[in-house]
Amino acid sequence: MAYWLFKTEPDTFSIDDLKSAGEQGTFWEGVRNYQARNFLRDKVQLNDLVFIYHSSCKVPAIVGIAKVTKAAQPDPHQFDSNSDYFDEKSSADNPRWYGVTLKYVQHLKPVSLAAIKANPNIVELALKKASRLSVMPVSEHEWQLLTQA
DNA sequence: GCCAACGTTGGC
DNA sequence: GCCAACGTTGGC
Repeated sequence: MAYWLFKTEPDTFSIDDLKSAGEQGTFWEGVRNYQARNFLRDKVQLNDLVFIYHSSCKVPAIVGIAKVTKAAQPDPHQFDSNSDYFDEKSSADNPRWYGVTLKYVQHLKPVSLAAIKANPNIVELALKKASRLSVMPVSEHEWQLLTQA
């Protein structure tokens, strides 16, 4: 079992949208970054827990927790020429982009990016430096710190 | 809306 | 394979 942090823009897809999706969950699509893709495809496993982080909004923050209910599958949008996520270099035989399915678990009292940056006990979290990575690992220790914050 | 950081592309 | 130019992300 591992822990992750996934970013989303709440204007596009928020934790409330994830909650609304209920038990069937939501396919986490549209990741188009190789480092993030590698995590999704190779490392994220069924039942892993995921922090949902809201970015590009008033108060960027970790806002809740989700659970992986299905491991990596090819992102169908990469084959759809009408989609913004279309990738002509990808093929069904050798898909380039993947997503996983997440299910809402709970909201958290938001932990803002400012609070994370100010917390001297949080040193490993990639969010502190790699501000552009949209899927990143979270250590168990820091998961504990952040869930009890 | 600005700008820094950084990933990607493409010429050589 | 290097590196400059360019595009995108995301905090502020």
